Amino acid sequence: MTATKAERHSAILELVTHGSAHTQHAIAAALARRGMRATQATISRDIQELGLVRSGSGYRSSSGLVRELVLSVEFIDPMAVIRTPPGTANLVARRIDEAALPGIAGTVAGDDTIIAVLRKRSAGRALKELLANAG
Amino acid sequence: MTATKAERHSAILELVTHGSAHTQHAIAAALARRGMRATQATISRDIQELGLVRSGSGYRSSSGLVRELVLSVEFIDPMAVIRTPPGTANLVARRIDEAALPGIAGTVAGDDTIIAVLRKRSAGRALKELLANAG
DNA sequence: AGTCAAACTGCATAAAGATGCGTTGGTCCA
DNA sequence: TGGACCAACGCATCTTTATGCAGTTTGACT
Repeated sequence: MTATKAERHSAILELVTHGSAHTQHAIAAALARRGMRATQATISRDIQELGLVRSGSGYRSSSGLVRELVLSVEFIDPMAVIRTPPGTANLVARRIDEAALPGIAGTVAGDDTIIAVLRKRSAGRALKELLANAG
Repeated sequence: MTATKAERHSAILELVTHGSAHTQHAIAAALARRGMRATQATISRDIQELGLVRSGSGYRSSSGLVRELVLSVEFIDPMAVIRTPPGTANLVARRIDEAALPGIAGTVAGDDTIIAVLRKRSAGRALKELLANAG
């Protein structure tokens, strides 16, 4: 492998975002064009790890919606302040609660703002990943 | 068939809501227990029509979150007018598009309102099923 | 350096899902 | 009533995805 697994994951997410990920073979082919060798079996595992779902004729991120609802995330030790569109804070907060990240002590949601209390600084990364990728 | 297609769809959505829809064969078996006969092929088509997605080990509604953003749905032949919280109409509309319901010709989204153009009246049912609970 | 454990991947194959085609049962209209 | 038309299905089959297993690579620790 000339490329790392993380690079491959990034490339796959990019394909998904562009809507050009219809089958796992197609993804493998697209990766090959970028010089990344990987078999369908590997892609299958990648997709599982990235939490992607297939709907209709292509793959997409399962938490795309949450990601789009998150306007900003700011860390102020030991909390994270998350801004969302008006009236949607509860939705996003619930999604965060459902993820049950061990580093998150709890969340409070207002109308367009969420405050999450972190048990430790490192939990910030997990939270950021949840909001930026798949859950 | 003693049961109608709509009843079967409702039953499937209920299974999905309860998280007990892991494979199409399993769904067929569950339906059989309720006295509804249907083959995997039919379930496959149903799932397409209902816009469900398979993630990990089971099917679920692609619109769990979307559902909560939908304030109201009104049908005015041949359209559906959907109200959402301010600023979220585009999100919901995109989700509807992604579900790729065959009966929906297209959607336009403003700030808090979506208009979906239906190919036929019956598509309204599918849309309602997508946006509302096991109806 | 040498060793062990864990992570990663390909191969082969099983499992799951999609679809072309033909049949059936209903509806509409002359 | 007879026929045209059409949505809904099942069957058989093809495509797409998941996975058990074994070989290889990576890293941490002596």
